[in-house]
Amino acid sequence: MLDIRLIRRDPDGVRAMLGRRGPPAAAGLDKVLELDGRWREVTAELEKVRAQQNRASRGRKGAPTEEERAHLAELAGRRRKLADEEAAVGAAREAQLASLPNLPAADAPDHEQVIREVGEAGARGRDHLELAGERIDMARAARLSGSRFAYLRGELVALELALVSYAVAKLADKGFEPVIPPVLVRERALYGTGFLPDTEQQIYGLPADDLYLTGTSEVGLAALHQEEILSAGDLPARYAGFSSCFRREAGAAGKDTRGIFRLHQFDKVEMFSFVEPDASLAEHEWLLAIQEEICHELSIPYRVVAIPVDDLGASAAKKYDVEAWLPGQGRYRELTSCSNTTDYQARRLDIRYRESAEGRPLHVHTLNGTAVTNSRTIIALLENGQHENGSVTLPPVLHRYGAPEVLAPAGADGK
RNA sequence: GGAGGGGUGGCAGAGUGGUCGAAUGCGCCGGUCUUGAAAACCGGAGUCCGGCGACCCCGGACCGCGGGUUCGAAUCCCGCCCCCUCCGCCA
Repeated sequence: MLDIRLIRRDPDGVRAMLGRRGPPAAAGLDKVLELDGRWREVTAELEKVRAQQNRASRGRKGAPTEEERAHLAELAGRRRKLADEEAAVGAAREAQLASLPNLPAADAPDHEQVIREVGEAGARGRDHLELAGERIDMARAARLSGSRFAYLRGELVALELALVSYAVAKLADKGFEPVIPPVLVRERALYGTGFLPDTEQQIYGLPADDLYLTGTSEVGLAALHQEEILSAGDLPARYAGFSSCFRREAGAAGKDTRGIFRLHQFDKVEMFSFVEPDASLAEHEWLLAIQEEICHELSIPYRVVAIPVDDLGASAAKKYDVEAWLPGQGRYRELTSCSNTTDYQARRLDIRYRESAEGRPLHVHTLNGTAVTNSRTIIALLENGQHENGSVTLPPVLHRYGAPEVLAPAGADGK
């Protein structure tokens, strides 16, 4: 949600920034301005009538006389009419305002920008399915649930659990509180995080219960402080969420159909930060640095890409993707991403903080970033750790969390 | 799933349909007193919207949320949400 005060104060500036996302966004802004103007007129009139009513009834003890009653009834009628209009125009303004995406950061590029490449990329080899064999069981999962589902079996379960433990421990060390959030949520949280109405077709809904399955624990983490006023001492507040994630992948038919690159259900450890507005730029870089540290410790060659304005979701002002080199595909593919959503989600969820005892509460900034996933991180580990004979060496840092040191070649001992 | 009870300011807790934004207590902030503190006393304090982008000022709204009745609703009616107790079921 954009700040209506900012829009009133500097409509041209806001229009120019929104315009980077395309003409519809800029047009939406003008609708907001028009509705807001009408809303303010109606509101002023409504409040005048209410003030009259209050003056008339304040302090009164008994019932009014007949002529008083006639006058008061007339006032009440006018108020009702104005109140209805105020509600209608106000709702239209809110809906229009809520449909506007966040303002892109000045340094969010117009075109994809590779910021750096790290590690030895360029290797070719077997892809993760060839390496895993039935330890990734797509056929039986399809029989059970349809396409884009997978059974993870045997040693790969130990690998996932090790990855999760490793990531959660690392983040806890850095001050993130581990959290397992609900993944079945009400509409409110999806609206508040900007996934609704923006990405409605990607979200599984359970209409019988008015609940939705979340596509990322970001939803539950952001909503953790919904409608709260934090004190400055609470910030930064950082959480490491672990949950399953559910995505319909509508519109992705035929894309990434092999293996576990794009699934309807996967698990993820997610970083989420609530910070003071001044701190969000630095926090964004820091989250990215953690993602890179993880790639380094897992020996995954990667590059960092600044996402173009066109591809930012509704809520992000700026976004980086970390892309892993995948020898099975012979190219870089998205592994993790990390976004600065500035005050966009905080406004929609009404999350504020108090800077000092006397100041008014201000909206916080929120940021999110992937730590590890049981789909793409595992793909990157398998494909980059592979040997000529089809065995895979897993990074030492995972061993103490229960990951096998080496995965045997697919087909060995019946796998 | 069935049957009851309840949601009021940071907390506790009053509130015959008519100065109730709301008593009172605790906690909190400022002051007086004190060498300092405590006690006592005095004062203050919520959030949101509009009026000019202002912590002053003016108006309006907010007693779980949303509707309704009424000249007037914290108080009456309806729907929803949440919490508690008992029974059933269940990991």
